[in-house]
Amino acid sequence: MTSPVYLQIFENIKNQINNSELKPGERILPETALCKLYETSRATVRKGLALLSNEGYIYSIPGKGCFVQTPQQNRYLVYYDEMNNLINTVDQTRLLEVNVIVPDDHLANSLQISRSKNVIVIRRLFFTDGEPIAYDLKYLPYVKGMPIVEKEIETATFPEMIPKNIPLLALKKNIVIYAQIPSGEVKEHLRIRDNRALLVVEQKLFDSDNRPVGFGITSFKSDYIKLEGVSQ
Amino acid sequence: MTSPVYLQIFENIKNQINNSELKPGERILPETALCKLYETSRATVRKGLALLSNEGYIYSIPGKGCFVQTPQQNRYLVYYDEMNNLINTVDQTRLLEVNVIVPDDHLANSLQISRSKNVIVIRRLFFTDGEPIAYDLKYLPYVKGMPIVEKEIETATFPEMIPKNIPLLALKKNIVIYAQIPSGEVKEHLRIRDNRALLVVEQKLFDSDNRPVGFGITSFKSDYIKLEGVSQ
DNA sequence: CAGTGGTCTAGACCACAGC
DNA sequence: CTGTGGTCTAGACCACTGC
Repeated sequence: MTSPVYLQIFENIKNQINNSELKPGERILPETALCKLYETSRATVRKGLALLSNEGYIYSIPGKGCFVQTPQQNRYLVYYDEMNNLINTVDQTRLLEVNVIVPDDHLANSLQISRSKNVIVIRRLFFTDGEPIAYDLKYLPYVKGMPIVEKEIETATFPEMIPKNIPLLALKKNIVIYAQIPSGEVKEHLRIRDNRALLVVEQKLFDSDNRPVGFGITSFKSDYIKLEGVSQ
Repeated sequence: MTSPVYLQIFENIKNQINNSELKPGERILPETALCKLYETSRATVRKGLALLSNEGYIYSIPGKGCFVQTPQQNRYLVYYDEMNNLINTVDQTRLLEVNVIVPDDHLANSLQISRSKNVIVIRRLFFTDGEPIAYDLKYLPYVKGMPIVEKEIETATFPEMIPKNIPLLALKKNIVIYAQIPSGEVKEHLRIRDNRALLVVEQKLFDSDNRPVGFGITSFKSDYIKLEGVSQ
């Protein structure tokens, strides 16, 4: 059971970094030296180094060498789907409103459009087992000829609402996560009588030219959502 | 201004996927065909394909071919540092308690230890401009000879509390994020009089053998924390 | 069996760092 | 100038797939 040479190189150097035999900022052996050390070709050495670089252990500077990266310890990969999370799944949605509005300053700024442009607003409720568990607001810049079919919107997730001429997969998305006490209207819609916290997730969608194409605010009843992340 | 061939291959195929000319599950041209198409060597083609694979656009099955990956649209890279976030920085900490306790069921389960083992509990408050903004609980399995120096613990971030014999960088970390209404004790420590939500971040640390080495619960006053994520 | 991707060799030329 | 990493070639052998 012998692993490929490039993997051995990868594992060896990775372990040296994890054991602090190689410290952040330190230079590692040049490729030619690793070729001699492992008695292999440069392509094989480079494949091992590419792995280390991909996983954030090292970086290279042309003409100078390869150096140990200072570790990124605070980055987590988080899964977020407004319809599904660690402890709950939305099984029903209700459309409260579809409208065309003129944006206020904050919204115009978020969508990077002028205040004279029209914006489509979509308000929905998400349900699980007949209970309202989230209040959802979406804003889309109004594009001429954009089809607004209420039935479609009712169950669509955010990226599906974006006009079809923007390639779906090219979308960049940002999220912002925070906690909040529900305001009057939201409290009523979510049938909250006692004190209850909300987990709010704001979502901003960008096209491939980094222009905002959607802004959403989804407010979850706190006992129906947990987000999970794993370190990178 | 001509880019390397492997980058052209990468961009071309990436665009074909984003424009749905290539659909998820579809097979892409075999490496030898791409060699002819781009009039280049197999190593160069493979470098382009490796990039596509790293970024999650394709996957390969030995003996069969390369296929377009069904897109992962719901994964975000989130930065979380208990002392620093998008809207606030902790400038002071206060140690409330350092103790050795016997874990309850839930804690013993979280740390994957028997209920007869000892656990160190550390309770702290985080401050910004003299105001308490977060209540912090850490649990560490008790290891013989583990130094507990209160002054050190007072300002240490979680990974720094883990005994020195575990290589720092080998730590895997999980986080769970949710919202909550503060309970009596937390409410008092954070000097919360009105209705206020908490954003709670649970953190679990593992060593390189995937054994839990720490469990933490940090409860932030909602107006002092926002977490940000970008799509992958 | 032929076709595919996975690994590897032994060279080559280039641009850039630093002396 | 030498040494470095970045790109690339033209082969090779292997294990696996599907016919």
